[in-house]
Amino acid sequence: MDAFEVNSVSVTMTDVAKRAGVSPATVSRVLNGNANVAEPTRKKVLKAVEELKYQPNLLASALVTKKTKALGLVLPDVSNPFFAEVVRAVEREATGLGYSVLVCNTDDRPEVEERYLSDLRQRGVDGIVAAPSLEGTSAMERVLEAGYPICFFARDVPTLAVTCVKVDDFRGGYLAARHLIELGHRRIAMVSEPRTVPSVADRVRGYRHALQEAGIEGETILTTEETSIRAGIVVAEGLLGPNRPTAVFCANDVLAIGVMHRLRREGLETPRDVSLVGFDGTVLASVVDPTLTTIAQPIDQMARAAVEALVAEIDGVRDGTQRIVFQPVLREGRSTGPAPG
Amino acid sequence: MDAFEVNSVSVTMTDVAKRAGVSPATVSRVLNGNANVAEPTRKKVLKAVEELKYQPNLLASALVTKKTKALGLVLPDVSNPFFAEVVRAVEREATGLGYSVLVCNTDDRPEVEERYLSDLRQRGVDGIVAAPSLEGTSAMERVLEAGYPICFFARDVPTLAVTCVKVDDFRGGYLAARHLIELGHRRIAMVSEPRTVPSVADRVRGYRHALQEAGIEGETILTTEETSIRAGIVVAEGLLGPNRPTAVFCANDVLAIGVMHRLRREGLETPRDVSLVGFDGTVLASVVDPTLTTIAQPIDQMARAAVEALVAEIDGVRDGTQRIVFQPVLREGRSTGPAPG
DNA sequence: CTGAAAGCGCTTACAG
DNA sequence: CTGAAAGCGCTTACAG
Repeated sequence: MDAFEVNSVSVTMTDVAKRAGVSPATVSRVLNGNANVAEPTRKKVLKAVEELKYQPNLLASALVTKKTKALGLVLPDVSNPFFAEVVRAVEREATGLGYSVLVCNTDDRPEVEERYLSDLRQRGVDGIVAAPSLEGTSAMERVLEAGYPICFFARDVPTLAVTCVKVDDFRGGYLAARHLIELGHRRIAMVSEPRTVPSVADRVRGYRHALQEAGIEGETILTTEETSIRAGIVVAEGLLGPNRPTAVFCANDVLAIGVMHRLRREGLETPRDVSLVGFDGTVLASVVDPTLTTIAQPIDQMARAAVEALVAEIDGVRDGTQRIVFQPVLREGRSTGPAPG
Repeated sequence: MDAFEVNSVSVTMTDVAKRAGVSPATVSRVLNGNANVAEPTRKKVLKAVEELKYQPNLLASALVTKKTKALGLVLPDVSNPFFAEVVRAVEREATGLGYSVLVCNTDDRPEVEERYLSDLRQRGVDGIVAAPSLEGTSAMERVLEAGYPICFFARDVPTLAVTCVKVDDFRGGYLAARHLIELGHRRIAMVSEPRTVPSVADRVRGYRHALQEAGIEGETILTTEETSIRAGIVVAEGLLGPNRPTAVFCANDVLAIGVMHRLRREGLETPRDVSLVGFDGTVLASVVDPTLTTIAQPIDQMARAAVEALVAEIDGVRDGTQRIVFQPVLREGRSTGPAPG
């Protein structure tokens, strides 16, 4: 308990006021710059601030203004390179607008997500950027109903009226499958996260649509609960066998890498034997050999749009919700090639 | 401004008190559980809490207790897979102990670091985990002098008396170089971040020590300001030419990947022509082909140690500083092989 | 065991 | 343009 004497930002606004010979209210006014203060007074105050190295206590001001200048960022797995980039980009944009960011890792577990949501509100964050774990989590709905500023990121829940920044997942899935079809593939499998994960269902639909459009019957969709390289390796089991596909579209890069490993281990070469497409456009895609063809998301632009939309809502500049949908782009690597035979 | 009516966690402790027919003080007591409250009273209160779905305002309690139950995490680049893992691990441990974490990305720029440090203090975070950008940043020193709980992570500043969790960087560098020497290499270069980056100097020293121990004269140390795959590609320029090394030790995996790419682009094969060792043990190392031999850091253990040490200091259970040094382990991939010829 | 009161460090009407 | 006062939502001695 003794530590406080030392730890706390101990010089207070009252100290500054005394030193400057004014009232605390005046100090507050010059620091916030939203009221008229006589120039000599302002100078005195600034001088005192300087001399005492005063730093305002944000907790105290937040208590009265109801603004913490902090944002929550709720993500399934920040160590997934896609979300790691998201953290970086959102943090950059938020900082640029004077906000700090609290990072929350849900592992896509709704209970965890719910706890975080509630904790973030107790902490009074001004808004939340979130990649929700399930369609229609009740916790999310409650937050929304409360009118709490929130922006979904990368994952959309179509049944909710919410601000959302994402990529056109349907089109992403479509681009991926069409690319493979154009290369002559007919047996094109998909490896997916559970379709309860928002946006995944759209990627699947896009994939399906391309297949149907090309008159291809019979799809193979493998699903894995977890998203990790290991999970990709495991789920790739279902791709082996005599009737194996000549191409695989994976719902994200991490799974694609796992699949690539497994195929190689089984003596199948990419793209000679099996072509592979990922999703997200992470660093992983450019680092593997062969480089992975992937559906890239413009993370930086998306982060900027999300933070701006959120802050606009916080500031009351914008009300009502909007969906901002970016176009994904097919980034061709060397993991895709003509269908064998 | 109207939004507040809706947004704020509007039911307050006073509301609960009224509903339960007690004083706010009593509500506070039952919620914090550190004072004796008669069983019937506690029940009434809990019932009211339940009915009103009351959630305490953490800002308000923090203002009086001086504890925000939040930690700052100051890192150079959260999109670097090593630090992305650090975010995940630190967040996990922090959450486990009831702390939230504010993530700050410095890009290794001292001015940015300084701003974050000051902002974190204004926000009253209870402690900070940081990978400092420069030896002896004055901002860091000031934070330390103020007695603010801080734990350096992965990067140490030997001149400061600070709690620090890291890997034995000297030994890491030594292990890397010795591994190459044992494979018969004599021309072993190193690619490094600037030696002003804490801990990098130790890796270099370890590398040097192994060379000297083996009686190898003439070292080559290339330095790059930035840490990115691109920077690795660029700096690898210096490795080419007739007298090129047969092995390269890179101060981190990201740079190693860049070097690997450049070598390949130049028609040099790893490990046939050039062996490569990285540092950190990130996912990148296991994903490239050939897999990268790397000096792995036990991130999860380190994160746990760091958060525990920090919280102990916050709780006043532990005072004084300590350095906790984990052993790095050489994780052999396929990027290292016998020296050619 | 419980309540009244003071106070954490700010901001903001309200007067003047 | 500036100050005194009230209040943000809690916690914590202090009485009883």
